[in-house]
Amino acid sequence: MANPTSRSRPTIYDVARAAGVSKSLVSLVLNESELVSPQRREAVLAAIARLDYRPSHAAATLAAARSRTIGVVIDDYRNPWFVDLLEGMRAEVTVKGYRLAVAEQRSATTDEALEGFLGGRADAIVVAGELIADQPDLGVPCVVIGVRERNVAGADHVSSDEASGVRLALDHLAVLGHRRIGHVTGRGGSARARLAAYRRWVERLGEAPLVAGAAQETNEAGGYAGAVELLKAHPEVTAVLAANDTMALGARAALAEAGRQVPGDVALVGYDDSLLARARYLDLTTVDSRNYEVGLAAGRALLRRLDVPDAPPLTEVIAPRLVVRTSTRRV
Amino acid sequence: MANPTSRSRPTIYDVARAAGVSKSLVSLVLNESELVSPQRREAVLAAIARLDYRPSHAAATLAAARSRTIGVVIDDYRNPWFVDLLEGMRAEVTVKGYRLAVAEQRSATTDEALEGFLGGRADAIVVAGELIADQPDLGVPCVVIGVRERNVAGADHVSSDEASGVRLALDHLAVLGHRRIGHVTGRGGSARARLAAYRRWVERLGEAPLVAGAAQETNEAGGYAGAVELLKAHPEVTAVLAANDTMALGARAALAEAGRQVPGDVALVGYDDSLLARARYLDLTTVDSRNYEVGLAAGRALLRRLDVPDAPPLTEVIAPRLVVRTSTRRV
DNA sequence: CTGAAAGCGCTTACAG
DNA sequence: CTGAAAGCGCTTACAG
Repeated sequence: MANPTSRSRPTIYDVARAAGVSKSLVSLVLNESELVSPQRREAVLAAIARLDYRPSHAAATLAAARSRTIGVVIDDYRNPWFVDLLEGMRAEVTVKGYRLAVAEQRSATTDEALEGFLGGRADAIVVAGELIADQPDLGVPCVVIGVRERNVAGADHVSSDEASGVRLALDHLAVLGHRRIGHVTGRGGSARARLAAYRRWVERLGEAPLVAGAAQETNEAGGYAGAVELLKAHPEVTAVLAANDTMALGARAALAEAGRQVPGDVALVGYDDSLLARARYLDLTTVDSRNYEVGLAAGRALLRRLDVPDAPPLTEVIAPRLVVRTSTRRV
Repeated sequence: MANPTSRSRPTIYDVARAAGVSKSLVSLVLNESELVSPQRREAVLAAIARLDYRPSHAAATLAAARSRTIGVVIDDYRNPWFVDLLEGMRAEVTVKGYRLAVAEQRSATTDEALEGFLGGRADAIVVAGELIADQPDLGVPCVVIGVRERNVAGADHVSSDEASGVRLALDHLAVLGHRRIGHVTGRGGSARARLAAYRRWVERLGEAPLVAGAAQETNEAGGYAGAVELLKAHPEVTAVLAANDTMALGARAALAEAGRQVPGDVALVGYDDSLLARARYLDLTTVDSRNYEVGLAAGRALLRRLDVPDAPPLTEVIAPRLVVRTSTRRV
């Protein structure tokens, strides 16, 4: 005879029976209540282990009207800038019992990653990528990371100070004696913010901006194409600031093709302090956005908002830092 | 007076009332039943849009005893080889109404990503990374991707043919006239499989294996360190096969430091056909594991297993292909 | 601590 | 198609 209970998963009832306690007590143990005596607690944990019991998130979410899950919307798994951000958030929120779920927006034509989290009853949302459409109040706390083209009503904001990062990079080049500093830009919110900061910096010095790549994607191919443009229009550049490290990698190839040595003929600066920048073969001077710290701040903002839903909107800006490597040197 | 219904989310009852139909009918529409007349269907969809209704995954999962979610366990978001795999799986399973959830194993000391999916009642699991411990039958279909050190009882297996990929690379180098071909290896299942294939190939030719890096991590730093070792022990190499593209990037730096031109003095081959390999500045000959196709096969295996739980275990091996770029040339 | 109870928002037969 | 009903596996008061 088939034993039906051996086929289906154990429930909280099975654990209660096996431990010789009430179902309520098992629930208290699962939620780490302090009202439970150590002996009973041990008995319950032993039963859980023995039965290989795993509480159903679905049932817990439905009953408690909260999922203890924070949904993080990113642009694209291929662009790993979000990884440090995630670690920072994780460090802040896991101790409070929240788990992080990640989904990419990617090529979708609707905000389906966001919709998925809303359907999954995430307790809070982090938007760390560009959305398709402006969003009304999501009904749960939301923090937007970085400079974005779309808004989420009522969201808190945490971002790295892009303008300050660009200034750090350009000041560094100026101190090294560079005067003709070109910029390879691209599409999207961050690139736009960095371009604006570049323009302000150059104009403050009374010089003309040397920019290329405005129509490019912010990837390796875009960096290559942008740098080719830049060298054609402004062969006099002695330094190039790329909108990010990946574009700098592309730019490096364009410089090599043009016979320009780095850093001998042209200094090269990226942005993000990605693994690419740290790779010995590139060893790229870059700006560290300090995404881990951005993540910590985002986590704190979320916890505060979950605690005090009506707190005034928050905007926090994290100071970036320059990381000098061998791709830049004195003229 | 506060209106309580305006504070809480709309439910299937609210939709039914707004559309003037029964709750059962709304459920049928949500599950895309064909029993519903177009007019009523439209009425329900209109009510859903009007109320901004989103069905609760938690409630649906609990009631239906399935989540329509497939959990994918990966090693580390920083190593983006899984992205093509994911796309392949997605292409196969989303048409059947499944969504993919991704979680990384990373530095965790327990198989918490896997545990999370089991707690979340994923309908199936894909293991695309190294687990901490061997697993008993998970109670849901499971497919393991690649060569792994840990087992999952009853799992199906889909992998790229590592041995064949290594042979493609080495045959290519041999045809170009290389005889002293070194290998930079590292830790982990894939590196081990590639090393074994390298040894077999070299021994078949009656030559001695030239290997370094066995203790290294399979990242850029490991590739650098491994190549430094290799050049020290075997300065006679005219070609280097790295265990993956990231290690090849590290090896490239070591070669440059040693004054060896690529491909002039030493030919360099990676593995994975990652974005790195495609970058113009590296332009790396590499082996494409065809992870998109692996993903398609994994998706098919999962759907089959969900359909026929007792089908015999499946092992599918996908043929890789060589991608020749400028990092290799005739001796 | 226990135990009985209500309820979370759905799905799933089932009788009509 | 409708409508009443049971149930999924939890959480959450609440009386004892």
